[in-house]
Amino acid sequence: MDTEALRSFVRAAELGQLQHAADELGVTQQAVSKRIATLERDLGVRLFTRTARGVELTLDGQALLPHARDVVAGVDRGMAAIRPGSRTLRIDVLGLRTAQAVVLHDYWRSHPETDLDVVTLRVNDPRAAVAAVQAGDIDASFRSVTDPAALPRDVRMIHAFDSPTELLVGPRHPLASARTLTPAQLRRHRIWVPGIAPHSEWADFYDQLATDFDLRIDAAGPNFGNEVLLDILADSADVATLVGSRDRYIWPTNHDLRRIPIVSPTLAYPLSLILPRANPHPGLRAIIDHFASLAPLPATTWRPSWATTPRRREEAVEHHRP
Amino acid sequence: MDTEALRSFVRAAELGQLQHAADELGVTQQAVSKRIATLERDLGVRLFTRTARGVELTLDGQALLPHARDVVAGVDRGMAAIRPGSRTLRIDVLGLRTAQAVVLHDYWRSHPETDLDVVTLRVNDPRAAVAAVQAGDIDASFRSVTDPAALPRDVRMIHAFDSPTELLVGPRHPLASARTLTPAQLRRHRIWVPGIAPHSEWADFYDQLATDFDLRIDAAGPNFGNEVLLDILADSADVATLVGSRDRYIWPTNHDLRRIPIVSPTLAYPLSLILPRANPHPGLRAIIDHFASLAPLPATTWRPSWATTPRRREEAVEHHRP
DNA sequence: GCAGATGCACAACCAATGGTTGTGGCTCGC
DNA sequence: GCGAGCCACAACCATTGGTTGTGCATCTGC
Repeated sequence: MDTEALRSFVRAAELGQLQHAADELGVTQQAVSKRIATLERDLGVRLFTRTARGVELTLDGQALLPHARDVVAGVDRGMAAIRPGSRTLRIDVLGLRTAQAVVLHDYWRSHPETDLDVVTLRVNDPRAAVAAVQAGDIDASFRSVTDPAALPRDVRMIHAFDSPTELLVGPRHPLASARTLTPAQLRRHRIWVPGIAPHSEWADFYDQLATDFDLRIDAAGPNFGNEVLLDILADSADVATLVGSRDRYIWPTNHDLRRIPIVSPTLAYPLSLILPRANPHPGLRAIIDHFASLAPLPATTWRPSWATTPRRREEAVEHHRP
Repeated sequence: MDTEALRSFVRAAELGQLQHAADELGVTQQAVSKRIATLERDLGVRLFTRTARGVELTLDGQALLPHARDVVAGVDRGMAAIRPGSRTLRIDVLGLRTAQAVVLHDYWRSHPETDLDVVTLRVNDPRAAVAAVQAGDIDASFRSVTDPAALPRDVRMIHAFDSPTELLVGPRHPLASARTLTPAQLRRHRIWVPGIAPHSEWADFYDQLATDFDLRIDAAGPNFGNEVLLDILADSADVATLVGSRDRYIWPTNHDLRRIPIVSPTLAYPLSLILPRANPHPGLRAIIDHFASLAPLPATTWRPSWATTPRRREEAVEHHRP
């Protein structure tokens, strides 16, 4: 089925005349007539009743019309989404079930009129994200560069929001029945976070965490996927992992895993947003404002060093070192 | 743009290989390759990066994907909406801003997964609606046949819900400042309801209303459209009209018109639903149940005679005659 | 390192499509 | 009853969109 035929159908239905639709679409009246006829032949129904003063929708035509409108609108949005120098807001996230994507989805649900495309760069290198922002391939990226000095001049990184960390353990783990945990209680327990690329923002985060709280964080080993990780956790009496409290991985219920918040201090993973310094996409403003409306974290919150480097004075945060 | 090309794009993106998408769609791999290439040429962007093990979405491809899914789903819904012997529920209403359509819209908003098409037969004759239900062109019709004996055997009419009547007047009308009105107070005031076809259900309703309460209801004259009616009402000191309280005509605010409920008795316009006696559309059940959840009318409610004919004993209602 | 398998792209070919111009038939209004 | 307006049909032609056959690149297994 041709979307231009559907567009002709919609306009003809709205204008009541094939002639007017043809004028508007820049083709001859005969072309529109043929398009409609082809639609009718393909669908096996009559869409219009022809009168002397134009056309009028049949019942089938009325039933089709809203769906045809949907299709045409979808095509238009699709075109807008990939138009070079697009005005559709395009944001890069690390994954579709991360806290970043969840918060974006929450925003979109409360502002469903927002034209927003969520994409994922298939490379883990934050420099690729910076380059993509620079090139205009994406309007913003939920990534962190741990060395802000490495940022080019025309790109900046701002703090988006913090994601508190929780411990994820199986039922046989000695900490499984705790309501909350402090970082000190995690000492000597093995924490496994597989699939962390060296020098990635996650590697830096876990490195600092291990150093500051004397933890056993084991980032070695390839990531065989979440299914495998969950299976291992569920069966193990001594392996745990860390997850963000806002992450919405669909933990299979039959694994009987537990999420235990970590407090005193809360361990905050800071989410940053990389965006162009000049002329950022106008839709970004409202999304950044939305971050401020998220529940704030307690005063006793630990953050990695690169999140505590003051960018503006009023944004400076305490750096906790136990 | 071809919707089959978009469908190929969606499946190829989901399956990661043009070959698999081609198998599924029943065409050759080359055809899918060509479709994607055409899409890319038309859109001016690259949608996939080709790898040795298949294809992977580019950023532009990721941005397009959800919209392409929308389009494909819209096409599928459109096809379902007009399939002969369709399983998409199709209901006929008298107009899109009538109480019938408003109640249907309310139902749909609370059950957005319902596939529902709302159409309007362009003829005012209820017999045409009966015939359309009989022929299966529509699954149900919000119409009334005032003589139930005229219904064919394989079609039945049930009571849907009642729509209370309100008086609509301009600011200079003597009744303009009333909070509520009784039918007796309307006596000797001119009530103008233009565009009522003789022997239609509305004509019957106003006839009985005029007789039972001794009202001056003037149904003569053509209907020049709501705009004209509203203009006349707004300017006139002696013309009023009747509207249903659930009707949602967008009354222009600058007309300063007033809606005044009529009570003691409430004047109920009964909405009926005509549907096949055998094998009604399965989606109808939930909608009919929905009617029961609407706010009930007070005990002192007037209804036209044809709405008080007992259909089943428990559905019998009092017939008020002042 | 090499052979085979796998997966996408290009070429050649052909039926079908979708646009054009020209024309005819129908209904409405004067 | 005649002209205006609108849609459908016919003839024509460039383009499309499918096919089969083939080529090229990459990954896999020995």
